[in-house]
Amino acid sequence: MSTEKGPNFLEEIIAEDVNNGKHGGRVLTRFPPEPNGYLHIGHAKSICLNFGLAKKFGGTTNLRFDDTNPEKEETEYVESIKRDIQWLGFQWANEFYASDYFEQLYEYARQLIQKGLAYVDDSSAEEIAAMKGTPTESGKNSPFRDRTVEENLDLFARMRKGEFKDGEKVLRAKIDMAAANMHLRDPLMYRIKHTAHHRTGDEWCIYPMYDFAHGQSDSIERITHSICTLEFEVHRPLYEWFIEKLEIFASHQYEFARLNLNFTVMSKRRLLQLVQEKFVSGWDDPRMPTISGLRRRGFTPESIRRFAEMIGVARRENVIDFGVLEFCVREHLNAIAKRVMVVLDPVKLVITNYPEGTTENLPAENNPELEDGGGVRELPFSRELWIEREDFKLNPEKKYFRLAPGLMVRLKHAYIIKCDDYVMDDNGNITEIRCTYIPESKSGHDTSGIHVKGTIHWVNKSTAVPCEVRLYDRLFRVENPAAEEGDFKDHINPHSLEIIANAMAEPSLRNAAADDKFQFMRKGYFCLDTASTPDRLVFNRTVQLKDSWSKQKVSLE
RNA sequence: UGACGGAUGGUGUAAUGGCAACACUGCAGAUUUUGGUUCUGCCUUUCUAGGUUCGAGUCCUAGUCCGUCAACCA
Repeated sequence: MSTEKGPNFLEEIIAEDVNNGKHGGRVLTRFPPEPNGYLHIGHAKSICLNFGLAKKFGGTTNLRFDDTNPEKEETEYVESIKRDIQWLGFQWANEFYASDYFEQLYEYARQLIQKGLAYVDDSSAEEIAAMKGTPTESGKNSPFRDRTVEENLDLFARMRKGEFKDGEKVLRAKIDMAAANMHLRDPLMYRIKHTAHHRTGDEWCIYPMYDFAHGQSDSIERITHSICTLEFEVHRPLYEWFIEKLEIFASHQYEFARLNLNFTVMSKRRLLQLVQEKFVSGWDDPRMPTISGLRRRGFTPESIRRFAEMIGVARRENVIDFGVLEFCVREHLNAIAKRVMVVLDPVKLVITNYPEGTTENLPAENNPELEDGGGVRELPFSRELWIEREDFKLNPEKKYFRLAPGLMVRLKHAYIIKCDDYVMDDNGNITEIRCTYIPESKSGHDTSGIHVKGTIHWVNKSTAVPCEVRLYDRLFRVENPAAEEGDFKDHINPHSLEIIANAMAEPSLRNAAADDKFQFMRKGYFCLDTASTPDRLVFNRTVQLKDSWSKQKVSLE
């Protein structure tokens, strides 16, 4: 970009801290995912922020799995998260787990008990909820609030030993049941769960809650700037309370507004439903807003990082138009994608004055955006070709620059042709288009003096590679599915996936590799799907090209 | 009617008391062997009411609207 944005509010805070020599100018951030699902584009914003901020100020970033709820967490998710972060182009300084700190956290809890700042409560979940009060009504003290330090220490030790059943007891901080901030009304610190943990196995049957794990983990790692989303703002006083009472390293929490994208959902809970209930093929379904889905769809790390930079960071709620993401991926793919020709909806075209049994190889530039055109490849050309069905019209409207009886058009990288005739079957379908070519109009050596408005793509029939092409559209029909009445899944776009079984590709696509990015000329950007095999090539459409013609057509009607 | 936060074009984000700008979108046009790219131009903005000030998007007061919080989730 030629114009630089001003610093965002987090950069300002960190710059000031660094200038003031806070923490000796040291900057250490962390990205703290819970391994209970795959990362999505919203996490990408957070990743770019945390890693980007640290890098900008000469610091580093820890990856820390917030794995304090064994019921939902799995190693599969840990692996996918690591893969996605690295794919995005970031490397953490340390890989940590909140579960690494279980022993330390247990000790911290004992310290609070000893200071008279935590107690074991025998109340049930329902009783605790009832005593919590409401935002406008203060809560009531638990009858177990005033147990002695000795009794609390003993009970807490026995909780750890497994003497009690799930839900029988909890450890709570003793703060203020009348606090205006609900999170300060004696929040739970530990609960009993006789559940195996993906890392610690059966070692523990008590697990710390988020509020008693996150801030302490930050502190243990000496995180300087702990950046999270806005909904944790009301947790900050509690974050600070624990650090103050424990007298440990004071990390600070800062909040920013999470990313919202229209026409999709962004909560792991909903994404999990889409996966489990088979509305999509998996977490990496190309229609999913997950990082793995975007990767499979053909997005590049560069385009996602650029997106994060473009949307900025602030503290106000925002909804980013899906078009911004599309703009970013087009921008990058336009620069790097190899131009190739693929006919998605083939109709036969015969060049009647081109000799039968003859094939010539025409040079074709790979990418006009590159210095040397990205090199050239050879395209076979002969008497029979495939062209796009929509590039021929019996009765063309005004400003239609393609093929119609009597009209001329250029075949990209080849010759100008004129349509003389066509063949129609009994159902009124065009089965063949018959043209003559102008030998003097050969691409790069055109001496014909003829100028045509339109250029269309084509594929040589005898050497064409049949393939499958998958076209994607937005997953939902409405801007904010989560906000609609009823089930968000009722608003899934039934046409979000269109499979084209018989596309015809130019022969060079036989050598397509998994990471290759292509522009199918005039059709969009595509990549090989993970389900593709050498015998059956499968391509995903990443995004369409901008199409001012279809817009114009609509306005003409 | 509790606590905390927020409000700048259609959408985002800047402007840090001194000419409201940048990007995306949209619309027009130029170029084009991709109706792509590129280039040019245009549309559209400070929630309301007071106040402070030579000067307010920015500071103050009041209001309006929006968001978050009452999981043994994170």
